[in-house]
Amino acid sequence: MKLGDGVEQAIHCVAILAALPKDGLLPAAALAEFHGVSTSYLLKHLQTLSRAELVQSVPGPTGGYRLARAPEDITLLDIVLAVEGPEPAFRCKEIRQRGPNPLPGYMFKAPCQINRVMLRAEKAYREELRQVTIADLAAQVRTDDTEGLIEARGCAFFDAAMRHYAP
Amino acid sequence: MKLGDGVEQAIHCVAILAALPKDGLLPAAALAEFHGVSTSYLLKHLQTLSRAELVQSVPGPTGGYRLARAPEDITLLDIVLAVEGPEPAFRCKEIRQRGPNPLPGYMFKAPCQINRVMLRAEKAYREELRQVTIADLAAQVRTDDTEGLIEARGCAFFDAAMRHYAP
DNA sequence: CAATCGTGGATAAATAATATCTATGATTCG
DNA sequence: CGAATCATAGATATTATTTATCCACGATTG
Repeated sequence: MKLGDGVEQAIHCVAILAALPKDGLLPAAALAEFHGVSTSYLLKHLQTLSRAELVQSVPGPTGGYRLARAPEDITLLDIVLAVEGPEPAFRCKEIRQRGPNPLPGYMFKAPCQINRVMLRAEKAYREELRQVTIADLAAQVRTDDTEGLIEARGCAFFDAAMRHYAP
Repeated sequence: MKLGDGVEQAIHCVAILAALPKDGLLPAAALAEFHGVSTSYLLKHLQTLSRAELVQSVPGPTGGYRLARAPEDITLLDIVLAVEGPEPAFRCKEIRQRGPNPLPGYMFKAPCQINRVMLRAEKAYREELRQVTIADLAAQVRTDDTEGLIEARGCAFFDAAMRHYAP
């Protein structure tokens, strides 16, 4: 059981975008540099978030990304499902029916009980994530992430950020 | 986010072992054939379960596997953690600190809030699995899985089972 | 018109999961 | 005692998935 790195990157990106001033924009390259990941790779996730309508992209020389909705309306679950996909972690392969012996199919009308329990646990997992919004995280992100940026003059991220949201 | 196939195999194996008569033994080859997977591969997971002291192995021509504890004392979480490993699905990479800009380390004393939320969700997930024991599943397994076996004469699984737990 | 940026697909590299094989040691049965 | 059966454990191949990069295209701004 593992969660891809993309999830962490995506969450941090959304959190930082939430900390931008109103109508602020941040180019993908700036987000990538700040996180120390390749721009091309991060773009993949940003575009996924864009398709999921969690963020908006603005093309052009002064373009970039911003949130598509209010921070209160974006939950961690939204981000995780967008990046990781909606399929549950446990997929019942119905191995009960795979044996070479002629187990009659009518014995398996009922869905596998094991599958049922595993999915119930996953539902609890998602429910927890659904209750946390980006707005809930915003305060700390503003403190931990962006406050550092203010001091980081000369950093390309800072330059880009200033150029975009404080022209 | 994905759970390996081994989890499903392991759970079914444990469930079937729970349905055996007292002191019954089942060879790995029989379990593998019944599930339609290779013996060598299933052995890997059975040995993992053995190391986790969820099942016991008995060597020798009439050997095989049986539960190491009462079905009421084996939870789904035990099996999932044994096979999948105890590490959480979300591992905070602290990408806040990875950027090329000289963000001072003292800004990151507090553990990442995102990490905290993700782990809380995973805790809820595990709590659900902890509340389901093999005994809870045993009734249905006995009906769905082993009842079919009783009719499956000529199947090597049936032969092995009979040879072992009803000598 | 030119520079900048996002889009999207194709693709390569890296990593992990899956599956198999072989050798070894222990145990039981004839 | 010896042969057969089984679990153990490590090595290894195979496949799938993840991660990462690249390039051509279209849109937008100045």
